[in-house]
Amino acid sequence: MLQDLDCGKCFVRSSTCFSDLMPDDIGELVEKKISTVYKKGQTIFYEGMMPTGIYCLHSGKIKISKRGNDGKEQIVRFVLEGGLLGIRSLMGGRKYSASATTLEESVVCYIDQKTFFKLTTKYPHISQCVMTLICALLEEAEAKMTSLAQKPVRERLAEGLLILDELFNGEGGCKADEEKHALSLSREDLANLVGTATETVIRLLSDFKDEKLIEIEGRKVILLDKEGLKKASNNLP
Amino acid sequence: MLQDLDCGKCFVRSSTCFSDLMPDDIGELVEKKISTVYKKGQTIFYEGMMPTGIYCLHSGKIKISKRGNDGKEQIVRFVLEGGLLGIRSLMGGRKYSASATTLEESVVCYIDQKTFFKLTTKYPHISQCVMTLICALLEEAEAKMTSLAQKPVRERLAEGLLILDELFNGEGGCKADEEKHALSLSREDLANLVGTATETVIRLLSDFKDEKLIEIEGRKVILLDKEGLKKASNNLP
DNA sequence: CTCAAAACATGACAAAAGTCATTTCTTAAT
DNA sequence: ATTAAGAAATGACTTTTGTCATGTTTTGAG
Repeated sequence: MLQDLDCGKCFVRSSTCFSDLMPDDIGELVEKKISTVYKKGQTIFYEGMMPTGIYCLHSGKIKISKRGNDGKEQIVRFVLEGGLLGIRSLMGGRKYSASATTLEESVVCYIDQKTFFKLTTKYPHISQCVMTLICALLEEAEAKMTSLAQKPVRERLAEGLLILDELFNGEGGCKADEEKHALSLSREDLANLVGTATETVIRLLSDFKDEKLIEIEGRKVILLDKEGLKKASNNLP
Repeated sequence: MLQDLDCGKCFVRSSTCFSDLMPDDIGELVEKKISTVYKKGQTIFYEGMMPTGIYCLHSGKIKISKRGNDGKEQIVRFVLEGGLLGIRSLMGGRKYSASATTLEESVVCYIDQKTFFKLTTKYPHISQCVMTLICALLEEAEAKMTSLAQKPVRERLAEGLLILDELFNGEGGCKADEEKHALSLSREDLANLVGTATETVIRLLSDFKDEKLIEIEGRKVILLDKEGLKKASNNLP
């Protein structure tokens, strides 16, 4: 648990739904929020639990995943720095329908629901912002449904690689150039994202390598030819 | 276009987000809303258009569908009596990402965004209600993603039949007993819902018939053994 | 009632993807 | 640096699903 995170100076906060709060409310947030460091692979909440507040990702990367009826994991989406966790369940008044697990060491701030709802009542723009977020998630989910239903695995994998790259190396989380463009999800996670077997991912990745679309360095994947991948993903423009 | 629908007496309204309005506001709604009858198969809005308001389904059934990159249709969800259409796009301030098409003759009331937002501003419970609706849609979408990614077609089809039955014959739209339990989606729509080829649906339906899980009467499908279908769908409890 | 269009059905085959077994490579802990 | 555990890679094989071709039934327009 961290004591010293000051929301007033938190530059992550300023890019979230919690921008534009009055000093007093920031003060309350500092006092009420509970910040925790999670190591890689730790789970913040589990599918089936009842939410008691929301989590705001201060740093790190998180995967949101469900278990299918046979216990197989399905990655539903990722959350990056500044993202909210568990907001859908809290706003819908329902149990978590997915779990949240860190992909690397992450700092997460917990805000209890009372504090959160006090803020949404006082600042309508927070509700508005959350609504926009959730609408975007729904749009993405429907697009992903369509991909899963219609595209062959090869296309979905190409698409997945591009999305991951955009997400992890795009605007937001720019790292040093060496680390850039190297995806460090395991083949298994990749399979659980794209909806296929691990072996199939491995085979397709080596196809992509043969076609000079990617490079494989140990267990990292480096995108060489994004245009080519886009073609392989069958996403036209 | 219909002139004579009185929202004050509309018992569909009372089961939607628009319950508990003051008489004046209902008056404005009556005046502003535009009610239209759509015949079976007509499209209310198309993917890619910008929303200018929302639609409320007074009667009938509607499918919401997207087109994948190869132009193939994917049914994303259904809307029944009392449901709202286009709310996700309007609230998210984005183009429609799917089209809405009637499955049978339907009466739809259009409410322009100005009128709608006036109401949401005045009645916070409407925003709250819409938020809950969208959260539920997201939860369902994520569950469907998982199904599509992990289940074989047979299981998805069994699941789809049960969901359709619940939706069309459950609580909401109870018809006369003869019509009950007869689904009247085309095999093609069924395929586009479940994410497979039409021929595969046809083959699996005749398997289900052989196993006495369903009965096929012309192009209608009648569920005989819902427990058996549940088993076939691999949804345990 | 007739007939053509659309929907449904079936077979044969090909392609895609999954499974299982085994080997090789990485990584992290000692 | 060593080594054991976990990932990744590969091959052989089976199952699932899609595609194409063709025939049959249903339905609604005239």
